[in-house]
Amino acid sequence: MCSRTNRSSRTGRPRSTEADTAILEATRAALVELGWSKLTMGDVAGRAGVAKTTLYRRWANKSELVVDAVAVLFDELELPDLGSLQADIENVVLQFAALLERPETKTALMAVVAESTRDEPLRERIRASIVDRQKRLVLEGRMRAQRRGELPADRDPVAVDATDDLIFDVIAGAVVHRALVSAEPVDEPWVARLSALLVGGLGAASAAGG
Amino acid sequence: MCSRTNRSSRTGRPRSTEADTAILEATRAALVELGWSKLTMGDVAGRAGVAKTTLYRRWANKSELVVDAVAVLFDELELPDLGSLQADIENVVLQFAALLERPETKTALMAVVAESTRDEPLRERIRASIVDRQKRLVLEGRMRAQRRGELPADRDPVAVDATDDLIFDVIAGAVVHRALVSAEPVDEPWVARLSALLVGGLGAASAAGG
DNA sequence: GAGTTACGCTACGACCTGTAGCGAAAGGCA
DNA sequence: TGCCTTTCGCTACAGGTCGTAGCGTAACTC
Repeated sequence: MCSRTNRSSRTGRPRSTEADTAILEATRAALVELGWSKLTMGDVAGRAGVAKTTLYRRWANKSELVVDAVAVLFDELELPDLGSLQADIENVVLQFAALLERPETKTALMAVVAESTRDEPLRERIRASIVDRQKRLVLEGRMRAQRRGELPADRDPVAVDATDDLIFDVIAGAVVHRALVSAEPVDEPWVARLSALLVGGLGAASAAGG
Repeated sequence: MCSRTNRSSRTGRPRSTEADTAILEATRAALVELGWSKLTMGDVAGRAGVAKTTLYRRWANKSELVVDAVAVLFDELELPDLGSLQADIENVVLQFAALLERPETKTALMAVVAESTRDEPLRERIRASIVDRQKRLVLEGRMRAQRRGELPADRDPVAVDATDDLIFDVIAGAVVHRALVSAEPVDEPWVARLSALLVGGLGAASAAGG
């Protein structure tokens, strides 16, 4: 009854960590060259120098593999304190935009999200390894702005959570939509406008007592 | 040299319009039952009661077919004058959210956009038949708000275009992200928050002379 | 009627999926 | 050292999809 999802099953030959990294690296390379739809498990196995069966021992299908391959790229996102809420927003938005410009993420992100609408485990995997990682930045940025006095201190914790969620969907959604649907550049002028809109909107809301 | 993209080639047997509608209807039904990734051309042909070759005479691949099948649903979007910018926004956002809740669009939209990152003709098809159709609503809503005096009259036309683009990406992006990535309901409370944020942000920007 | 195009049908090669079975390799444990 | 367990690479495979070609027939124009 030893579940193979246990970390490091205590007996038997251990999984090759070199194979793990080789496969994920090969997946990113295949995404760049072929894109999501033409990427195949056999191709990735060949690039990684492992057998196809080795892939299927680790990932149930292409979507889960690609999520893991792309997730690590989101570790690069950072939120240095630039002194003002607007500057912090502009900085992280530009980082996020640079990430979306990379061919690996460009072709993969929307595809796995599309897949996740009919695949609950996949949705959970995306949430845990990509979405939550971004959401923490919103939390951090909001608290920092409160410390600076740019935003009022918490009163109703439920409302605060809702605002965090809203800001997250607005920022991430707008950037993704601009980059992938409108297919126009997420450059400084646009980011400045977006940040101004957000800061202004948050200020107006708190001034109105929301 | 008669291009088959000409509308109604003057000679020969004409394309069956019944086949057209049957195929698009079958495509939507297949999207509901199977979702994007399990939808196949052969299955759609079977549902529509036509030969597979008939599909390939009209659409080069699955993506183009699905775009056409889903595009008509976006004709339902309307922008009745509800008296205020915020009310207009809330109304159209709720309509858009209802559209995204439908299983056909939910599974198809992100998938074709993902595909379009490596397929320029497909991107153009999406833009022409889906994106521009939504964008017109932003234009209409902004002009209406100007007529009401809620927003200042145009000064710099370039800045106005940029603001329209921004608003469009923010609204559409936020709703899509909320519905498909965060996978949480786009309900009245959330929409009210979003609209308030936007109206407040636009007001602050124009008050600041932007 | 002659010419042209769309239609349904069948068949097909190429490709991808996901699994099964094999012997060998690499660990833990007594 | 020997036994047990699991992973490894490899091969093979059934099942399914793609997109096209070829055929005879149907429908419409001039």
